[in-house]
Amino acid sequence: MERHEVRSRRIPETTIRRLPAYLRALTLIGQDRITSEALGQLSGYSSEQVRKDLAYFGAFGTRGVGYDAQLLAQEIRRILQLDHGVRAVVVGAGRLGTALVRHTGETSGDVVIAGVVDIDPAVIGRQVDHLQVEPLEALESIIRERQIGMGIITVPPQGAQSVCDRLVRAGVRAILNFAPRALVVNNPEVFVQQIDLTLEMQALAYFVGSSERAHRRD
Amino acid sequence: MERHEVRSRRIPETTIRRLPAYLRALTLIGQDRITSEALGQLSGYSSEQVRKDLAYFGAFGTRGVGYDAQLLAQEIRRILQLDHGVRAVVVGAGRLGTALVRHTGETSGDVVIAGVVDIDPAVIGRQVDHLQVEPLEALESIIRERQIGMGIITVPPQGAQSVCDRLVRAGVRAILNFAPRALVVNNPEVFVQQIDLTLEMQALAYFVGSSERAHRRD
DNA sequence: CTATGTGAAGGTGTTCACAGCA
DNA sequence: TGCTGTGAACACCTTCACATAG
Repeated sequence: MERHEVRSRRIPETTIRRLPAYLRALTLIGQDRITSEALGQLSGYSSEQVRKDLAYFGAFGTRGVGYDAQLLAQEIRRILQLDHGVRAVVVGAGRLGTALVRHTGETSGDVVIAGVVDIDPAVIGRQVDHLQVEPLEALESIIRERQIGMGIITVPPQGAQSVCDRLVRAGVRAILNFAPRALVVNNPEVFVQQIDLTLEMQALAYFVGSSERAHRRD
Repeated sequence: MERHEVRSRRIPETTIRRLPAYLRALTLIGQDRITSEALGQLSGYSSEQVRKDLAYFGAFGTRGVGYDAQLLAQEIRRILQLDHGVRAVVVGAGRLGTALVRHTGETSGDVVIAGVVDIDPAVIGRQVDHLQVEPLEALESIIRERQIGMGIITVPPQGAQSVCDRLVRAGVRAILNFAPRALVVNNPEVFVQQIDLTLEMQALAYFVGSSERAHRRD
């Protein structure tokens, strides 16, 4: 019996990272039909890129016409699992952590922050947006009980690796790390994304001096 | 007369973005000598990658020995212009903006926040770390007088493009945009880096569901 | 006749393998 | 002998060009 591969060809990571931009463009525009050209314009990519990215997941468009905006948005949500209500826990309720909770509380984006924890007794119990800061010890039980799949690390650098280890052991599948430390994760099933403001700004400094290159968007 | 190109081969942007990670590893390690293998380990890249990246700028190492940590750090600082004291202005003193000012005040990284502006009269005048929030109208004069080369946008999405335009017209060479909007910049001399938390988290949601791929660090 | 879907071509970045030098 | 520096091989991603379908 032949195996019919639904998501056959390996999806490039770059494609995955562009999908959210398409999704935003689709929801912002107030139209029911859109071409790859227009969608590319709105999200900052070429029309071929848009078509190729979407084609990895199926033929969603109509030749000679374009894409049904509503339908395409729903498809992208499905692909990204955004219709599954992915839940995240924020570890570290400092400035960045609380700013993040409030930020995502407003702009949402279908990923829900379902918990905030901190190690500092002075911070535990404090209200942050719709959530109350819980003790770090509760991390594992929170992840288990609330079926959390994503961890967001905003603790000081020295605590980051330990938090990361606990998140991985507790079964989180994706980690967004804001601590200025490269995290080591052995489990290949866990995806780690680093966002390091200092590194980012230092890299930008290069472009301040050298007047070259166009703008990027990723 | 033959033109001797000092920085001849075009430097990949990816290389530039790894240099800050090397720099951090070099300053954290308390040694005066380091191999590409060790440096790679510490920053999360392969030894070949490290060597190739560094080789774009010259031969800083000693064969059979390794690199002089102190010297290499100084070279990277020079390449990234971090020894030139690059200055940045933060536009938008909301949650994210103030968190950012305080964050970089602590962890520094040789890029100095030299001003914070906001449009809200209720916020103007408020103290944020070592800075006082100034009115948005003063943006151009601040950039001119303090020789600012970098702009950091943390305003609500609807104001982002206008702020961006003003930054570009005022002569900023690099922009770090946290507003959830793709910015349009015509001037190819200006480098724009987007950091979009919502998009980032939506992309991560994909990896929560599909148990695949290793961790990334960029 | 228009805009999608896609093989093929092209470009860019990474890994390999080893020559070259301390 | 050990580790750097680097051309060549490779993998990955983007752009091109066009067949295809409405």
